[in-house]
Amino acid sequence: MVDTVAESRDPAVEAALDKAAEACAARGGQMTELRRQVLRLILSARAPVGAYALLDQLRAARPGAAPPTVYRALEFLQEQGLVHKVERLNAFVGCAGPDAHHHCGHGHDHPHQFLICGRCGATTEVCDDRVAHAVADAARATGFVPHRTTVEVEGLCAACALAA
Amino acid sequence: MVDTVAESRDPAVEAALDKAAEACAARGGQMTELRRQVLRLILSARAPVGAYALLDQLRAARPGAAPPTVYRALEFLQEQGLVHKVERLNAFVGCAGPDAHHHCGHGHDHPHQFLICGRCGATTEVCDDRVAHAVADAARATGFVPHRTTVEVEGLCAACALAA
DNA sequence: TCCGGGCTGATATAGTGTAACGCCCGACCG
DNA sequence: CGGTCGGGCGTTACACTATATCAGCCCGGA
Ligand SMILES: [Zn+2]
Ligand SMILES: [Zn+2]
Ligand SMILES: [Zn+2]
Ligand SMILES: [Zn+2]
Repeated sequence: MVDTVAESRDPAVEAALDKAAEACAARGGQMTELRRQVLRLILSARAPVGAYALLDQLRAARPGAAPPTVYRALEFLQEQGLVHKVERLNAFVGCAGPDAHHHCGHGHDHPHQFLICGRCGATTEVCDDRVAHAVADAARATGFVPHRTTVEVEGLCAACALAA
Repeated sequence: MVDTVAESRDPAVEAALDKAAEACAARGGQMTELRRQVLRLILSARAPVGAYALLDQLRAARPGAAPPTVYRALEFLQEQGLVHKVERLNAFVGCAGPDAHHHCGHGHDHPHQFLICGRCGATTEVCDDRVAHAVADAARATGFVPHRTTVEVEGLCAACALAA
């Protein structure tokens, strides 16, 4: 048995990584090993992950890793639309879009909203066009030219709402 | 001449402070001198202010001021709905609501959105019910129970959009 | 008087994010 | 082949944001 270290790599995650590599190569982006590792950590997590939590995990594979290591990878992944930052949590999640709502007609810089459960920490990405339009319209009504929009709702997820 | 230090207090700000003191007294809140000073600094600023910028200014009046000093005041002011935090900037602004959109029918815990100019830094608070409803509806459609909502749009303000 | 709670002072520490420099390596070109 | 140019990364150092904790003070109520 050669593989002494139980990496336990989720095949679904690996597939998503390959797909992501393709997608960003098509845009001139370069999915390096480091970026792949960081994205793997994010996709493997069940909840938004802080940059320093990623750093800790990353050091298992890269002992010399430092804050800029992970922040640079995160910056790239965000530009590629593979990862979003949850501002209220100072944490990062993989984009649920590529499989879930690319069919909405949005590209890799798609509008999105987060539903953050304050009890269990579950964070769900949704892509509601009514919300996106309402926000853009409200902004433009004042002469403002919107570029990027953050919408984050804190509350109770369906499961926790029932339990409460 | 007794007043050797030129405080240059904006009378409009002072009026707002008095009004704020009333409003939060009516809710059982206590507008102390410290909290009043912090709120004055925020209301006197033209753009969102970071906690440590507030701290620096506050030290002019309170040499012993430390981070908890300003964070505790900010927590109180946020609870009272007098101040909002702009998540994308990690900074704080006075609520534009008490004069501007209390007539919308919202209380001191009103929904609001920020329009943040990436060029000049101007940050405008708006209160659009269509946005608030769209977000709440999108959340509830998934069984989520919304509690607090953050909506922040980064882009170009009307003036900067013309200049560009 | 004694107690309790709210507010503040003060110190220490935790958590988040960037600046700046330099090296490596592969692409491109004369 | 030598040169150079840019992207990606390692490394160090630092800046900025936020919280935990304990102690003192004041004031109102039992
Ligand atoms: Zn997404
Ligand atoms: Zn939950
Ligand atoms: Zn407001
Ligand atoms: Zn502007």
